[in-house]
Amino acid sequence: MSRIPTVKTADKRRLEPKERELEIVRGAVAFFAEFGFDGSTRELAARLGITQPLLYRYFPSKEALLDRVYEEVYVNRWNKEWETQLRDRAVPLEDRLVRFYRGYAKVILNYEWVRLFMFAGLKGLDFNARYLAFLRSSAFDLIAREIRLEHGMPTDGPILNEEAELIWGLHAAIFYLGVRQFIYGMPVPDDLDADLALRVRAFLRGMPAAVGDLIHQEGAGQARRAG
Amino acid sequence: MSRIPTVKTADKRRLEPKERELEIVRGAVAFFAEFGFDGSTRELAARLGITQPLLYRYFPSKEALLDRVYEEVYVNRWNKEWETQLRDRAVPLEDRLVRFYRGYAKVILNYEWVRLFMFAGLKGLDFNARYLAFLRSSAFDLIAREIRLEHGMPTDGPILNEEAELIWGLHAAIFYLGVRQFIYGMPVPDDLDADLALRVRAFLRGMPAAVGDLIHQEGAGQARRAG
DNA sequence: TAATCTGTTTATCGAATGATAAAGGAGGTC
DNA sequence: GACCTCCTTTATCATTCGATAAACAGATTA
Repeated sequence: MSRIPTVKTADKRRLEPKERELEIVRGAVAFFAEFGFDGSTRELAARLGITQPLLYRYFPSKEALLDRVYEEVYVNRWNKEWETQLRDRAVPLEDRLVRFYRGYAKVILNYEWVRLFMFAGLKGLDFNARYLAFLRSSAFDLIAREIRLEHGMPTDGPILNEEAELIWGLHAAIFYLGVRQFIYGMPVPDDLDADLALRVRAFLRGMPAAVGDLIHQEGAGQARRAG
Repeated sequence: MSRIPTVKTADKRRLEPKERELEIVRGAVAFFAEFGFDGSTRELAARLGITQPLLYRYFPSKEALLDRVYEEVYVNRWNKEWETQLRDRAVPLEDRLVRFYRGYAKVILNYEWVRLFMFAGLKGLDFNARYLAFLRSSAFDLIAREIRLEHGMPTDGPILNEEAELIWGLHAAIFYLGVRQFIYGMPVPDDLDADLALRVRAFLRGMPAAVGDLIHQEGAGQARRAG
């Protein structure tokens, strides 16, 4: 019987605890991203080439392992420099936005990030809402103000819901690339950088114009008021 | 012990088969939309106020019930008139698009549609890809051609990937309203009609301009070519 | 080489799962 | 009112789940 390595690093057993733990976490990320939280610990262990009870030597429960999986995929992924770059008015706004979304897309548009995010939402965890509240306060408001500045509008007042919603729209369109690819199994544009540049350009052409229309019709004919 | 009705129509047992079947399907739609396909038949039965084996009197297996759930939520939901309306050039294009997306949003932006759609994708069913291929061939191409006409461009050639992608973007932004609301549990604009009008307006301001830039720079400086 | 430590496996438990068989019971028919 | 039809329940099975306890085995130390 020739040896059939179940894991890339072959069949060396008795690893250092830290090494084994890392291998489990890496495997768990890939495994739960594929099957969701209902994937069984036995099948995960089989994929790792270890026995199921060994998982419980390293994690007290399945839930503890899942917590670690989320930490691995989502914690410390936000690049603080993105905010600095978005504010750098020496660079044209369009270039700033393209650069930001290229960096951001590189972080979120992958199999594990997209699928685990959706699994978390469907399970009812508050993780998604908390993450997106952070995203909105960190990036959306900032982007809205830079766009206002670009169009000679006052930047101090609170951001309108409409402004935020259209930025949501750009974000959604980009994230949906990941949904299409990693959840629906559909093809996406092969040149992501060019695609992002196109989306940012269309956004910058349309969003300020639509918001401008909104403001000018305010008080006039069909006024809209938030409930 | 006062009677505690588990279902709206109270505790009348021994229903007509057709009536019971419909009650099961309705309950299954709500149940599996909430818990996914791994929701247990016992809990579903408990919600319906019946016993679990009774489900197997009406459906040979859990999978058969799930098939019926999908039929209930997704089949015959497409309105053929939408295509006719999109083509009606007596109406301004913006109005046509707003009208279409208002009707379409009414169909898809609900708890069951959004969540079951995502559960299906995560499970690896080809349902999502097939549905969206239909959507693209039914609506996206049509919309792209109407936009071309509006801007005095030839409508006969094949739709560019870039045109389709920006329409994907509008679609994604609208669908993402459902994701935010029914999967992430976040608030969405209270006035959906106004929100859709805003998104369509921003889209129509930005998309043709971005595509136009693309075409004019074609052959010139940074030509892009699909792999 | 014997003893010890500890990473790993084997064996197993109680609960929950989809599914089946048989008994019960409500409502109509003669 | 006895009988029959068939909708519904009770009882149960084999499997799979997360989790635990005990045995095993490789490596280090004396």
